[in-house]
Amino acid sequence: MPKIVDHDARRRHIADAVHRIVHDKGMESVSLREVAAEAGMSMGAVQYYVTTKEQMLLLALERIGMWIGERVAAVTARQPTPLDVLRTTVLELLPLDEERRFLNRVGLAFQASSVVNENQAAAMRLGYAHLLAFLTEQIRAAQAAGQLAAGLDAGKEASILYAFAQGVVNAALVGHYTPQEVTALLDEHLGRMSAGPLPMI
Amino acid sequence: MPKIVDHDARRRHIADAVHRIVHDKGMESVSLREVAAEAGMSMGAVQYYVTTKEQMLLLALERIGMWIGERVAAVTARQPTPLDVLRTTVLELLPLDEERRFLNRVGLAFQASSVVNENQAAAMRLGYAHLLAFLTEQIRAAQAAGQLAAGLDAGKEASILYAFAQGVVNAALVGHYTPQEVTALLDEHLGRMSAGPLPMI
DNA sequence: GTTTTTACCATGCACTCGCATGAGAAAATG
DNA sequence: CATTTTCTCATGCGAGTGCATGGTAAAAAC
Repeated sequence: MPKIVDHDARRRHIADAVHRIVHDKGMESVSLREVAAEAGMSMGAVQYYVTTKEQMLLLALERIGMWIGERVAAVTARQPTPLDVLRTTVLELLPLDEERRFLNRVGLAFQASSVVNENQAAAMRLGYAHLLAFLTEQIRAAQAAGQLAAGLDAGKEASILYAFAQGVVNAALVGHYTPQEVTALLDEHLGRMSAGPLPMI
Repeated sequence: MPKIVDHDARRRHIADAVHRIVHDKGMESVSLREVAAEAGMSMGAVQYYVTTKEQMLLLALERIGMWIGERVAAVTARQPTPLDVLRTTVLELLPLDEERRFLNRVGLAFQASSVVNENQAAAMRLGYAHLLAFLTEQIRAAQAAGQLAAGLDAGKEASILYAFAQGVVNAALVGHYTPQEVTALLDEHLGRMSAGPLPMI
């Protein structure tokens, strides 16, 4: 048979183009033509790998979720204690450098889009559940290690922590928090959960 | 001169139509024709009161800000203590009933839109600053009344509290927190700030 | 009455949209 | 070689987009 093409690679290429457009000009600027141009391919080629615009957006959303998951997994692997893992994980979710800022801009756009698109909402809930489960797990580990008060409801703490992180992201993206301010806010919040003083990293 | 028309009322009418469309079908479904149909007027009439789509969206955003401001002002007026005002204000910002859910859906859409639209971002920052100043003020009052620890940095606490609230809103809109869960999370967070146990309302 | 100012509407224009179609290029198989 | 399968492209279609224009109703001013 003919030309062997890595379909998955093509899809990734398309999804990345979608991400860049969403980041630069917003969700409403995403069109098949614009994506094709950004991806450096013809519109027909895009249509070959993606049957509909809706599916294309869903693909882009799912890949954002994977991207975040990979980042979190990679960084947390090399932290000494559960509380360090927890703090670093949340920091990983905040717009503290260009790449995370990029991820968060695109993420916020999809968050808003998910409100009126049930398929996208389902994908978001999935990533949300994973992240929340991971945070809960780390809080439990920190409790077991004596780094967090044993009396805390780990699930509830995870919800609050993640809500706080998301809120900071929103504010940072539209307002103008500096990375330092964002980090300071997080540590203030974590310090309130923590049994003792926060370890410096 | 001729037909006396309340321009401001017309603008409000148009803005409300924009809100309903954003709420029901999302930001990307907003078009002059759609808005005109939703507002029950001709496209020409809409154009008469709003010179451009961009301006129309900005108008709609500003009116959302006013709406929230009015709600907050109205409710907080009849609270006994500063801490009650604080709690009630934050509750006012959460999607706990149909109207607040409506406000938050539209608000989140504009938040995302503001990321790639500097005029909208400026309007959002304005509302953000007002709300944050108000929260800070209430925290200070609560400290003066002995309801919150005097050592807290009121401004920082307000930032954290508002970030938390925004994050809960995001999660509630796309996920499925019930109003009870949302309220429980808030009280958990407030309880951590508070010197003593939370008063029941 | 006529004039003047305000409010409104229908329509046109150039453009973009998502999607469908059919033709053709490219490469492995027979 | 020819055939078959995979991939790519250009183009067309109907619909929708923001915005501009010219005309028209209507009411106050004269």
